[in-house]
Amino acid sequence: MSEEKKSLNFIEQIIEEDLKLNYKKEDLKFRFPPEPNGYLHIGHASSICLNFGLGEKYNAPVNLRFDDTNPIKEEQEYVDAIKRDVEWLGFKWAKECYASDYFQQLYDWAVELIKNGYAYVDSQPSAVIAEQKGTPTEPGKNSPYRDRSVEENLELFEKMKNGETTEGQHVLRARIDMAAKNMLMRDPVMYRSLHKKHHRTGNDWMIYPLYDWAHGESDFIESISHSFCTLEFLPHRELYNWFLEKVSSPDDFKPKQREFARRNLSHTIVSKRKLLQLVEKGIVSSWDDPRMPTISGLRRRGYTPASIKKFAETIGIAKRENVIDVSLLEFCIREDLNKTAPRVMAVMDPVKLVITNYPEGEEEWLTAENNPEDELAGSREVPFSKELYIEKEDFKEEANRKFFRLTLGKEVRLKNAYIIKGEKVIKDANGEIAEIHCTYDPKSRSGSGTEESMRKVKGTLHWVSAKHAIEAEVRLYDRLFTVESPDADKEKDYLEYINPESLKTITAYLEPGLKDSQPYEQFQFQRIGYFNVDKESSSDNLIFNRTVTLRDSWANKD
RNA sequence: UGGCCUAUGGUGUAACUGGCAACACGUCUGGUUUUGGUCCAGAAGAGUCUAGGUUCGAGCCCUAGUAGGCCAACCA
Repeated sequence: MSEEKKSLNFIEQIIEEDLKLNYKKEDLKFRFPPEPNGYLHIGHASSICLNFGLGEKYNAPVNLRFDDTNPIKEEQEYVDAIKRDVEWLGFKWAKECYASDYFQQLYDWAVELIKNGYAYVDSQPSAVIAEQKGTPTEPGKNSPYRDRSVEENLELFEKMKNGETTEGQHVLRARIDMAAKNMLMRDPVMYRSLHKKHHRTGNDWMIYPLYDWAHGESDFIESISHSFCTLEFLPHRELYNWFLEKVSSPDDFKPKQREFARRNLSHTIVSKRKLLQLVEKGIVSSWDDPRMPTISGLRRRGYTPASIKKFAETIGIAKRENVIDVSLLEFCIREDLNKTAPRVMAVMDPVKLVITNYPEGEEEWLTAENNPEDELAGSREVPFSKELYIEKEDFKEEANRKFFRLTLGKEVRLKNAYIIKGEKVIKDANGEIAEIHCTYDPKSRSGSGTEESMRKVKGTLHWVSAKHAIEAEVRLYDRLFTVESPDADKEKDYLEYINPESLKTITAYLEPGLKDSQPYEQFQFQRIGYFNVDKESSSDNLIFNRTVTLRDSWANKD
């Protein structure tokens, strides 16, 4: 059976159409063009998967290009982090490129534009230029410097480049049409003076190109066939094409820009500025705090590359506004981890359980399956003894018949161990439960094959042996925001919606085999959720992060 | 107020380009189960923003509205 043909998204349709009309397969080439001014987030992940995914689908090269034209905000730290994230996702770029590598070419082209009357140096303050720009409904006014001679323009531009003029004194502008309907065509600024050191070109340049003048030209230099960006750049397309036309010959192969809607995830934000604020205000600990929607945050939280790719593929790509529910992301990671994460037992909120008829001082090691979804995962031994810890919430003195857990007089199964029956409760002076006493059926040991062991009981509890358990710090992460779209309301600050319970740190008791688990190792704490070992964990100070809880069809029911 | 983009179950995408709206998540039932997980079976939930038009036939085409988004950084 051949698999059902998947429908193409509109981007793939554009490519298929081009291939049919006038593109050869070898012409196809894409790029992912981040600005190194922050960390990549889940929205970028979607774009990465789109571009690199197309590369894989069409066997076409994909460049990683840093759009580093603004030395005020960009840093090497971000370049390194971005490369790490893309690699971690499992993609390989054809070439590592930088817009700054093209500064000379861009400059040469700019000089040409000046010579052809397509660009001029304006010497007005930015406020005046903005004023003359007009509004969407009114045309702009020409700058008094618009008709400077080519010689004067060339001379001033040269001075700008050498830093012989002051910042803000002059800009280079394209000479298009101050009455254009598209505001971007009203003589846009191509270069500004910035006497600032660049993280790659140092002090070589005292002028820096702006986005519109750098991006399409970079695409052209790299012979990118399709340049995909988000919808807010749609009006830039006209300018993108205008610049391209000026620097190329009519029969040159030119890139085409096409736009898609950025992906929004519910219960979070993906604005770099706001993400930076969360870090700076100390609301989260760092860019890779497990609550952050950054790729590095997701990684630390326990998300896998496969889960993120699956997510990106599932949400698809289109042109309308969207808010994707985080539950879909959570589904993707559960689906992946269910198949791969070893099962272990850990008690988050312990209460002591004493098996009164179990021999004092005795212990035995019981066999436990590592992963019922994966036969090759094998098994391990866990220690059992007279005194155990179970979850407080797994016991109720009195319960209705929908409560499948431990209660007095009823039987439950201890996972991988014996069937027990609740006998009595010991309370402390405050009336809190100090110990639960129960009896066990010695013939009911899991896997022993006895008739008693085959008995059906309605509930199964996880546990750890009190004497053998090891302690670990467990960080219970939850959604960072309490509402679906924290930054949708313009009247309210998104910080008001921070979830005060996005992180709860507890001490949990784990089976001893977890002692030497290593950073980023992933487990399913049975009946609880998926957890991974934090990067700062060590065997003296174990730290686990909750990636996501197990799906719980009982919790929300009362 | 001008231009451009968008509009399909609660959410995200589809609908072989005009042929009786599908998939996934979520929700709800039931079954299996030594995880209230997984798995299996099933259900509810939109008649496609509105009004016209073209057509034998419209979610797809046309017109006009409506709603949301984008555009007036020397940011990207």
